[in-house]
Amino acid sequence: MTTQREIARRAKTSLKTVSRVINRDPLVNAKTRARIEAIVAELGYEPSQAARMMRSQRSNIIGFLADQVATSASSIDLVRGAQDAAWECGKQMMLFNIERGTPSQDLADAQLAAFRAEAVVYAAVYHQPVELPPSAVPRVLLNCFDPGGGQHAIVPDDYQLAATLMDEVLDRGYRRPAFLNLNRAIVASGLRAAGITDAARNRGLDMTGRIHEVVVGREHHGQPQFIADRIVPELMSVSPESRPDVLICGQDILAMDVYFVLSELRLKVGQHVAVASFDNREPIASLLKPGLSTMELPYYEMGRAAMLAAINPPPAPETVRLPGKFIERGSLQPFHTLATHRTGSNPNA
Amino acid sequence: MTTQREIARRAKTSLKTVSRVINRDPLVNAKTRARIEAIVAELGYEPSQAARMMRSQRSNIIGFLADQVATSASSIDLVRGAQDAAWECGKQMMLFNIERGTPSQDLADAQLAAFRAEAVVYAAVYHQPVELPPSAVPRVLLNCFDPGGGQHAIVPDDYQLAATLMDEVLDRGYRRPAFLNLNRAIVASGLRAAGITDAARNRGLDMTGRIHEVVVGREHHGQPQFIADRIVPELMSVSPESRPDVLICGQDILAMDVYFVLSELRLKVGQHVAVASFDNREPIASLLKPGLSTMELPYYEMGRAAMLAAINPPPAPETVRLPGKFIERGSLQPFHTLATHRTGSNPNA
DNA sequence: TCTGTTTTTGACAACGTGAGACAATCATGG
DNA sequence: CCATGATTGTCTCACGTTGTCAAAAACAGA
Repeated sequence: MTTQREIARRAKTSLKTVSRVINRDPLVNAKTRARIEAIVAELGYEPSQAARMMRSQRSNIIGFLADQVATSASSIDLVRGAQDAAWECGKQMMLFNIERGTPSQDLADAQLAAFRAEAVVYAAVYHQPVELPPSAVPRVLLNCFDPGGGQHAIVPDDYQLAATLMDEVLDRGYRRPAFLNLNRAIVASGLRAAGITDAARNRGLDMTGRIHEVVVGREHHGQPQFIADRIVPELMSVSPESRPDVLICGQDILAMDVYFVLSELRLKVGQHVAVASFDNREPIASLLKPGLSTMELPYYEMGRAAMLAAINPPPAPETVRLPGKFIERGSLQPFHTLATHRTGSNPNA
Repeated sequence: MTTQREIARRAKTSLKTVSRVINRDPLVNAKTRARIEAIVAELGYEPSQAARMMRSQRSNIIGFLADQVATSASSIDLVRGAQDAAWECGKQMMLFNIERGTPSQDLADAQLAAFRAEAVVYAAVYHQPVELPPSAVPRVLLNCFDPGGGQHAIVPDDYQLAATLMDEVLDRGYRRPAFLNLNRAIVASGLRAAGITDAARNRGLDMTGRIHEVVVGREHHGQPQFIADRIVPELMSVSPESRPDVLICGQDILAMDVYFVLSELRLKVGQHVAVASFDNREPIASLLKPGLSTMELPYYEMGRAAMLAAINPPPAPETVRLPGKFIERGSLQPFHTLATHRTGSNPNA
């Protein structure tokens, strides 16, 4: 492998001058610099990171511990955002897929220690509390938080997401929303229920009795369990004038399930009832017919924010909540376009 | 940061003896070893990779260039497989998300050179030919191949995948399959058509006129374009006795689209027509109702194989085709369970 | 106790880079 | 020719680890 010594030999100059050129020391004659740079380019020389790490005592490496994240498609954007941010800061991100509590975590920690990582981002697969053993290096929690609040954390602002979505729903004239919520054990569940309830109350609508827990569990390594096939038919079995005019789903894959249930009931999304959701999980959201109007979770921005916080640790740990944005598609048109509204007909009759 | 020197100082021994203990050199007195190991554990010492890389002139690092892979959920398993294999071999994998032709590729190459990566895995987002500039280190192509054949490559065996799926279809008694193929520009398209055609011919079935190109393009950064809403109604508009009894889709998201089109036609998957597909893309495949029977692409195994080949380069470059496996769900039941077969009724009538 | 052998330990150098101290060389202007 | 400043070179050390080789210690046999 090429070294500065080799470059110096070829350029018939000294090691020190080569070092000056590499490190952009201005005290070098333009012609000499050009000659050396030409040789550097010709040989494709890159200074050895190992040697630099040794010399400078800085690794420029940030670890990214992805706790089961890689098994979940939605959170790739966490990785992408972090990767891009690290890149922009001239840092190197080292990714590890781990499972909390298994040896993989210890192995990853050992590797990161061996590389003298300067900080670590710990990412969870969904917004949840985690308790981790203390860390020797600065740590940022991503999509999770320390119940004690002692760790800097980046999470989605589930309250804002829900409130924003509710505003969009109400703006379009809907007045009988049903919220098909996640399992109540999930952090997002309570936050979203609050956001939806508050946003509704601000507009004079009471959500009491309109929130239903439809995701009943999270199988290990599997899909969540939905009971939309039990709840939705019940909700929709009353007259078109009093049944829900919009179903707000806790996640896109639940919305997909709801589409199928509605199809069984011969109810068309966008014609007989509107649907809105959370996640903007592609390709599902845009492939559903009609396309699913949904709140996009700010995964990419969260990944960025976590990496930036890892690189420049904040003075005091804090929980940063990032807002999501509404993605409009066909499933949530203005209320007056619903067939049930236009005609008053009951397609079940 | 703790060093061996520090350990030696505390253990009142020499640097070299500490080094021997760290490297499990048997030529160390048991008592000395125990004393040193106690201090190592107490201080949580990990040998510096940077120094080891310097000393040994080996980085133990394998680069993984993911060309737009991170934007596609399906290929996370490529990354997971590679990561796990690297791990098992005591290697460190360095992941880069790049886009071919953009500066990101050069930056990633520079970084890998700086870290003196021993080999590189180059992964594409779908099975395709790629031509890359020559590389200074061994390179393995993953989910892509060099048209000149000069590079070791790991790809899915699309011919086998299709032939296996066709066998499963025929085993269940179907005799009027329609294959809704990918865009013909995609490599997999031709391979699968051949696999399906050959497997059918082996069982006395001629596929002429039964293969339709339904995926018409691949938008940049977007979803493919389907024309299932044009083709499927046409195919299904003839009598139940002569129309297709099974629709084999080129990918799961197309299958999802087909489900919706069939629903529009008031045809139920599994009752009026069977569906089979390629990808086993979760959560779609298991959330569709009924669940989608589909050929799983061996992404995890491909990632593993690529990493292993990068770590132990084969004597001569070769294109390795890995088989997929059939995942059975409700969309492809035995033919005799179809309602059209049992009753002969035409639900369109 | 002495000699010879084996076991255990230690001194030193080197990997590639970067920095400081300082000397040597060169070009330019007066 | 000298003064000045710009440029380049020499030399040294340090980062943490490990291979080479030699020294020291422990042990066995006489």
